[in-house]
Amino acid sequence: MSSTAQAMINHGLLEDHQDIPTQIGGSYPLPTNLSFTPFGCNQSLKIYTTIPSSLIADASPCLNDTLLTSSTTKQIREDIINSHIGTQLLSLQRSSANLWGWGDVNECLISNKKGHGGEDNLGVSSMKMKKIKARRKVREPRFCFKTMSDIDVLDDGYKWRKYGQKVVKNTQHPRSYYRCTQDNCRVKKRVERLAEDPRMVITTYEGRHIHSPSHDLEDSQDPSQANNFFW
DNA sequence: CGTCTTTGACCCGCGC
DNA sequence: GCGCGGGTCAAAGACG
Repeated sequence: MSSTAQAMINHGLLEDHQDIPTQIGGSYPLPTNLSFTPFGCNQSLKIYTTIPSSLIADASPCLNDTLLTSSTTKQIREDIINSHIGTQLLSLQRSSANLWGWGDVNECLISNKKGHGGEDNLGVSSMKMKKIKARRKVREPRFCFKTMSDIDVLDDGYKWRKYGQKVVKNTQHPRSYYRCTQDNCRVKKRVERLAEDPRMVITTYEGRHIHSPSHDLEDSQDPSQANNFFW
């Protein structure tokens, strides 16, 4: 996974309606609109929004290039989407304080080679990797967002099994830990309520599903829609 | 009886 | 090295 935006698309947080050119050279349009389906909401719910011109203006130095590479365009686009989503949802953010999950070291090393801004993609240093011995660790992509809801566990189409609950310091509401029930699927999510505003539910997803949502399987919906959930 | 939740214990990373 | 806090395990209980 090369970027936050792509990860969000793959998570179903963002729906990608923009075709990203794959060839190098030429100029490519930046997105002016985007749609996304928040986790916790049925896939039939889509929030359509226009990216503020101010955000697009931020990318103007690059826009003036007559020969943008597809990767440059893609990066600008992702930056815009990231900043816009950050403003729009308030809440949707890439976790900077990712913790370690258990996983395959080889996977980690392979997926860890890319990065920009001096930080590698998953933030795993070789020093830390050396500490890994018997128990293997990998940092999975993680996203969290806030929703206002009375319900703690929002229906996101997947089946989850609760495996733990913890009272977090300085909050009166416990944090719940869930794991995807599908075999070999290591996706986890954490659900907690915001201390300052208990109406807000903070949901954090970690990892990638290796299967489609259970609802789609049960309801035998359009398979093209189900593809949005492969990640 | 199988599945899921609850909950105390344990493990691990991190800061001091 | 130690203590704290977050994350996970796993046994026991609840439920359908």
